[in-house]
Amino acid sequence: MRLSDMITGLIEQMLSEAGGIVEIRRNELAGRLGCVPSQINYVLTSRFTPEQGYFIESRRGGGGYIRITKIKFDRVEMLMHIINSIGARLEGETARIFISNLNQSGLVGDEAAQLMQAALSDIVYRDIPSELRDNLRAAIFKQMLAALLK
Amino acid sequence: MRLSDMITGLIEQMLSEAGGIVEIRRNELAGRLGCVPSQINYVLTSRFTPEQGYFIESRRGGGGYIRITKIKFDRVEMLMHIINSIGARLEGETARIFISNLNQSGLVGDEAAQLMQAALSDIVYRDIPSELRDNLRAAIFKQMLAALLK
DNA sequence: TAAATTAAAGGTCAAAGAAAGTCAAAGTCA
DNA sequence: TGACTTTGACTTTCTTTGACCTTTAATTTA
Repeated sequence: MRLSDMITGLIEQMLSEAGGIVEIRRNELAGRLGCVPSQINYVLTSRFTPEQGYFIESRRGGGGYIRITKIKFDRVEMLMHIINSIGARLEGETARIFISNLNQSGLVGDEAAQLMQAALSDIVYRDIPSELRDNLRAAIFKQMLAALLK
Repeated sequence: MRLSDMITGLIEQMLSEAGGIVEIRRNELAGRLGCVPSQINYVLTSRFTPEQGYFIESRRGGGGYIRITKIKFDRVEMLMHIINSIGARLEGETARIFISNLNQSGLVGDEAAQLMQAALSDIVYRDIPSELRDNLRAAIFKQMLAALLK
């Protein structure tokens, strides 16, 4: 069996035991599994992304940690659906429509909608090379939507 | 648990009990916690900075002290102040502190804080040329803060 | 009593330690 | 062969500690 699958399974198990949120020490976990620490990063970036319904935070230095949060699926199915329906690129106008729909359907409040609109509005991307703009907009939108799932 | 977090917690507790202003004797506190005195300075400079809403005064010599004051601003004033204090560039860590401060002081709610944090977090800027990153982050943050003024 | 000395604080800084992050090279497998 | 995995060297960030410095109050002395 693949190493990365074992790690994935272990983390999923910890998550379900702990009710959807777990903190690991990277080196300790790697030691327990007899793998190299960076393997943990690989697993996290390949299998615990926002698209897959997870939220990662971490801190370096003494007492550092990696926190993995599994998103709850109640309010959330729709948000997940939207996250998944966003491709690698997202135009400003499309974003505006998404946000307006989310707001009208009550999935996000007025303040949240305004914040997202602000973060995705065209003016802020002026200095970004045009071929990167819509990719970035997509990434930020997904990241923000994922944050709403916590 | 981290030593610095214990000290932080203790000071915060003292502050809230004493209504936002407290005087400590550095050596006495260090002794009580079994740590080196300069550890107190580390905590103060890393967690009780003006940016995070604290004001520090101190005096050496016999009967010396360190006075920690928590300052609170009103919403619009604080938001304006922050907007104005952000230059053309903004690092991720600085953004994190601003947001945490806004959230802790109750000027923005948890959800808004999470959204802003998500939109400014390092991961989304991966593919942006590094010389543009902090400019973009600053622009987006300002735009979002301005949206909160409405 | 004014000046000098001593003791009591707090301040600074750099080194060592403790985590996590990055990236590219090498390996594996369909 | 191309996508996915595994590894490990190197980097960055944050924390802890301790030696040495500066300031100020208290005390002693001329």
